[in-house]
Amino acid sequence: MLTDLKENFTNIFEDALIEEINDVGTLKKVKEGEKLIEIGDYVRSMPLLISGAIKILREDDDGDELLLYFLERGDTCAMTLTCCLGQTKSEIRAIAELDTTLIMIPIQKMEEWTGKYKSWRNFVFQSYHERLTEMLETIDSIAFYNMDERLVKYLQNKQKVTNDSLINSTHQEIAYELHTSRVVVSRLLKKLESMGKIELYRNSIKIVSL
Amino acid sequence: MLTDLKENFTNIFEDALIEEINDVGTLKKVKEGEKLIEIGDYVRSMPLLISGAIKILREDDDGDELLLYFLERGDTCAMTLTCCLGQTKSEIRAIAELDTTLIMIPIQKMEEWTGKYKSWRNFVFQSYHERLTEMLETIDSIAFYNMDERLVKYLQNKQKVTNDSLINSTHQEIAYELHTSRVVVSRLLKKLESMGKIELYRNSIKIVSL
DNA sequence: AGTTGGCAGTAACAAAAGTTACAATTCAAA
DNA sequence: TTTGAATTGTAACTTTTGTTACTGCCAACT
Repeated sequence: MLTDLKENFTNIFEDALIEEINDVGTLKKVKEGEKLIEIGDYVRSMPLLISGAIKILREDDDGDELLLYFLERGDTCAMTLTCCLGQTKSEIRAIAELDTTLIMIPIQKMEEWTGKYKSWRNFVFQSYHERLTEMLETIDSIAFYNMDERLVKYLQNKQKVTNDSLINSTHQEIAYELHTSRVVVSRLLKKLESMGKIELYRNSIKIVSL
Repeated sequence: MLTDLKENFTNIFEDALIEEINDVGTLKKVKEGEKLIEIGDYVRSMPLLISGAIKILREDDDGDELLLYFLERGDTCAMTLTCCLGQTKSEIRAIAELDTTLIMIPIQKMEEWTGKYKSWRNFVFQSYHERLTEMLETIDSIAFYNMDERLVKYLQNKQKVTNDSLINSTHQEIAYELHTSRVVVSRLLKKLESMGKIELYRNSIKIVSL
């Protein structure tokens, strides 16, 4: 775990903090598709992402989903931060998008370190900033763009996160994450294919040029 | 200013911090409709809201607006926090919704106080939490609700913030903030009126029961 | 009083998105 | 091999939202 830490956080945290993380953190590996947090859960530890990716989803009362953003290497979950400090329940659902490695830090350390380490404070503030920015982008998408543009953004985003131009998703799965219907997704994907921008297969989509 | 501070923040900040704020902060009064921050501005000081309300707006490339949320008494601007620390430009526009009194704090104090005062750290984290929560609510609104429901929420929110069941807005102004067209707003307002939930006047709307 | 500009009401239409229904295909399990 | 479930394609239709155009009304100003 120490090597993981040094590889990913050595420029961010001072050595003493890396040591402490190594002492109290626990390594956790999750498989693609595995659920990390459910809406309403109490959060007891904070994740640092070593590798992989996690998708963060919002859900309304009817069970309709919406993808908010992805967490990647070096990220942490801003929602968790606030939940830990405020002792409130999770507002979001977190699911592993890829096989993912995390270091879990007990929440008690949170407050201790914010007083003790400047680098930790900066990291936490930086995380908040990134998450707020991503939320703004999500708002831009749903408020200012039509579904065809949102779909393109979604595919581009997915390609970037998975680092793979072959996207292994069904139309239904995409529809859930964009909060629309399968028929709409199929329709728009077909249009993109006819423009030569993607190729459609069963259970997967090949991105040609978006 | 000291009385303002003690009245609004005495349970939140320790006395020594109140003193410091009193030393370095400057009192600022803005009139309703006055612009506080424009998108792209660099932020040089952090506001603490003493009284009044500020609306936070997002805008896309075409100049289309969307109301994100209101700041009220005791709030601060989470966006400002991150902008200060990261030296980045503002992503949002801030306009006084009511006549408003603020205390402006130079950004240099930000980092100093996060190291020095636990209550300040908690306040900053709490602010982030509240803003993330409000952003989630905004996302819920535009992702999961139709325009008629969004309009009702908008009116309710406006009533709460201004503490007045008479809303002094034109249909066009409401349309801007919900990012729709004037005709749509007029149509839906008329429907609400015919249901007896509101009364329509020139330049204002009376909320009867929503 | 007459003019003007902003505001609101409404009809008619267009576009975007959502819904229902059904057929065709693929793939894995019985 | 057959069955059945999941996936995709597509047509037809509805609902929601956005657009254009025109009207009347009010208030301020000359």
